[in-house]
Amino acid sequence: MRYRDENKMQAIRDCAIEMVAKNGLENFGINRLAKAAGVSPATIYIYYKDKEDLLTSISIEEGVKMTRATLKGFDPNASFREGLWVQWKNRAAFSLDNLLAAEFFEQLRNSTYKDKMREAISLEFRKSMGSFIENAVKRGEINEMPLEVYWSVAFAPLYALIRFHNEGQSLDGRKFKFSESIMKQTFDCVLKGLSK
Amino acid sequence: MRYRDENKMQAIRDCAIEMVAKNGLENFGINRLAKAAGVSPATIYIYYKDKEDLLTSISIEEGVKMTRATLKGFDPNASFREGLWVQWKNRAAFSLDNLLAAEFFEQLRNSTYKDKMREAISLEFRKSMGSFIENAVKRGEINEMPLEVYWSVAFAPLYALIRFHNEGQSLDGRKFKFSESIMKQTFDCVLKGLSK
DNA sequence: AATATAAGTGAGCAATTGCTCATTTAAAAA
DNA sequence: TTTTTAAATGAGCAATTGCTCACTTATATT
Repeated sequence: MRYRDENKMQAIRDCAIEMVAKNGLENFGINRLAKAAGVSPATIYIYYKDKEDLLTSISIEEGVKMTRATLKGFDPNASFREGLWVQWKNRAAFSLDNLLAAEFFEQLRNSTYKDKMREAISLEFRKSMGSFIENAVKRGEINEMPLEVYWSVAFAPLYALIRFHNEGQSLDGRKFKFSESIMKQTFDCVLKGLSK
Repeated sequence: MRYRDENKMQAIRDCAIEMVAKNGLENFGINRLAKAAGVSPATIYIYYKDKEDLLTSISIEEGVKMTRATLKGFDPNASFREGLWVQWKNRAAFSLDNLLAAEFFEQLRNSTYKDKMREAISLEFRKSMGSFIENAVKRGEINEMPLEVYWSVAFAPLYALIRFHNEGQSLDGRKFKFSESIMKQTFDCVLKGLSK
């Protein structure tokens, strides 16, 4: 029996991520992908049922990677300040070090595939955040609030900053660069807002 | 001479917005649009140069509408608390009352058309926010900070909440509904984070 | 009523789409 | 070495894509 060529699989994955990230989901196609990956269109259908299966499979894989990166060194029993800061550093590092993967993820999150994406994200969230917030509330570090409110205040600003950074220019047309000090400054605002 | 049928133009616009919002940018096509709007494909090319021109033109139009809605009753000389609250109420109201338009906008913001979209957004921002923040800093209500940090802390959480609401379910799989009290609670967090 | 002008059309083109199939190729098992 | 199995392929299909053109239709002006 002939074995699958893992390099081929990886080439398909990598090219798919790069194409979606760079040219947008609306310009992504199987024939295009096959050509870019140096593979026959038919080969892709050995690995994936169809276009949708390819995109959702890859995005779930990437979601898991993202999760792991986000949880690196994270201790759910740490103080609220420290735990949240670790999360910020991890999320920022992943987004900035894996520009293509992050942009791919973002593209899928804003598409008709988003429903199938949510499980990957929700899994991530439960894993990383489950007990952490409870602990912080019990310790009296933060007020009790719905999960959605917490996420919106705690992380949405970070992702907005990263977005400004990736777009290269800001709302008013000037240049904008993400930096450790900008992150720290924003983090302080967010922390103050959440703290009791 | 024969005059343009404004109903036809409006039907094309409305259908385009609805189709992109409901089926995603990746499933939007001119032939499809023509059929949905009850119009010949060729007619669309009387109004718009090509597919890209159609999408960018409509999104700029919608951007202007959004701006106007956001600025309703907004006074750049109001106190920081009041001014920001008016902005929140206006933005939330627009997003919730114009679900299709808001989703259309979001789709374009996350596509390869985003560069051409930015001018519409940046224009909006300058109009609405220019002097407001300056005033608040001068009055000592908030600290001085880069525009991007301000926007990220002040508005990203609101849009994240609206997104949770529209997705119908939240991170952990349970239902989530946006409400006045949720908004108020989140607003208080954000305000506290930004205040001196 | 005749003319001029631009709106509006349907058929359809070249190119591309997602996907398949008959065939070839590589390598484990005999 | 031969057989068996599945990976891998390129040509290409039916359907769809963005878009055009020769043509018809409606209306303001003459």
